[in-house]
Amino acid sequence: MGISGDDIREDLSEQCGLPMALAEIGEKWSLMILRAAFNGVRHFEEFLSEMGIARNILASRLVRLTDSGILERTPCPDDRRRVEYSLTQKGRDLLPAMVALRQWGEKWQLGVPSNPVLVDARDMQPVQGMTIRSHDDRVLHIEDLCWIDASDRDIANPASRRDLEQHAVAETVAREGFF
Amino acid sequence: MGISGDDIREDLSEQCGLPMALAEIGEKWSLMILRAAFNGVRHFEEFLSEMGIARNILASRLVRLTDSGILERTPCPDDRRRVEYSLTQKGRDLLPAMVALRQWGEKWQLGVPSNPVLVDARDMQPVQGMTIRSHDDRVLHIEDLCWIDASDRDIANPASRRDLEQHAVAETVAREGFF
DNA sequence: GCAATTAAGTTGCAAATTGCAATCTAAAAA
DNA sequence: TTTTTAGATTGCAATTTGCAACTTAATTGC
Repeated sequence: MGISGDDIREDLSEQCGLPMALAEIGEKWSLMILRAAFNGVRHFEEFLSEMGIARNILASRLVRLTDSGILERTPCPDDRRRVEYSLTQKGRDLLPAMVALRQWGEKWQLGVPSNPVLVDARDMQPVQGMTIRSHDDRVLHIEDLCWIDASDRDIANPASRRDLEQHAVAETVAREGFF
Repeated sequence: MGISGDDIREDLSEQCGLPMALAEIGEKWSLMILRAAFNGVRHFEEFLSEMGIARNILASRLVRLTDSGILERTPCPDDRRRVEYSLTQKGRDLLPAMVALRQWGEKWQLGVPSNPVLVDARDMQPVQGMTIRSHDDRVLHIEDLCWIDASDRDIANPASRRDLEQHAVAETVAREGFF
C-alpha cells in the first residue's frame, strides 16, 4: 500500500539533476521561449510573433515556467492590459546550458558559428567553447572524468588523502557509468 | 512560388545552433536515452529496463538518434540477435551541455549535489560548475556578455582595435538581445 | 462618452505524438 | 526441436500540440 523498496530505489535513481531539469524545461517550446526571453522579449504578443508558437501553447508554457520560478510575471503599471515576463535568477542561470547546446548545434549541424556571435563585452572577442573544468581549472575531457558515490566521498572525506584515493579508485573500477 | 522574402528571413533567424540542437535532441526521452548511453547502456532491452520508456518510443528514438549521427548502431558479431548502440563523437560532445543542465537541476531543484558525483579522475575532486569563459579564460557572467553581428565582425576584423571596439559598442547598444 | 483596437488569455476541436499490450521474426539455448 | 531471448512492429487508447474563433478587460481615437 505504501512505497515499496522498488519505488524507493526508483526515487533514488532519479536523484539526478538532469531528469529534474528536463521535467521543468524539457517540454516542446520551453527552451525556445527562454531563448526569446534572453533576447529581451517580454510580452505575450511579442513571443507570439517572434516564434511560430500557438497562443494556447504559449499561454500554458508561460504558466508552467512562472510556476517553476524560471520566469516572473509582472503586470505593467502603466498599461494594465500588458504583462511583463522576465527571467528570474533561476532562469538566467540556464545560460551556460543553453550556450553549450547552441555551440553543439553550431559545430555539428550548422557547421559555422551562429549569428549573432556571443562575445566578451570587454574586448569583443568570442567566448570559448564550453568545457568541463577541474577544481584547479584544467580542461577535462571525457576520458579524464569518473563518477563516485556521494556516500563514499562522505566516508572518505575527513580521512587521509591516501584513503580517499584508494576508495575512489575502487569505486571507479566498479562503475564505468556516468550520471 | 519559390521562397519568399519572409521565408528567407525566417531561415536566417533560424541560423542559430540552439533551435538546430533542439530539433535533433529536443524530443521527449532523447536526452534520457543519451544519459543512459553515457552510463554505459548499450542494448535495447537494457535501455528499456533502466528507464521507464515504451518499446516503440525507444525504437523510434534510437532510429532518429542514429540517423542524426549521435548514436551508432552495430550488430554484435558474437550474437547476431543483439545490437550495440554507442555514442559517436557527436554524441559524446553533448557532455558539456548535459553536465550544465544537470548542475542547474542540482542547484535549483534538487538543492544538493546529484549522486554519483562527477569528479576529475586525477584527484577525485568534483568538477567545477559550468561557466562561460572569455578567450583569455576569465569567467564571464551574464552582464559581461554581448552579441554582435557576424558580418560586422568580418568587416571590423582586419581593421584597428579602436575601429573594432567602436563598431562593437554601437552594435551592442542597438541590440540588448542574445541569441 | 462610445466605438474601435489592443493585450492576454480561453475554448472547442483536429492532428500529431506518446504510451501500452500483444504480436512478430530471427537467432541462440536447452 | 521446443523454448527463450533480443529487437523490433502493430493496433489502439491517452495525452499533447496546433489552429481558429471567441472572450474579457483596458486603452485609444474621435
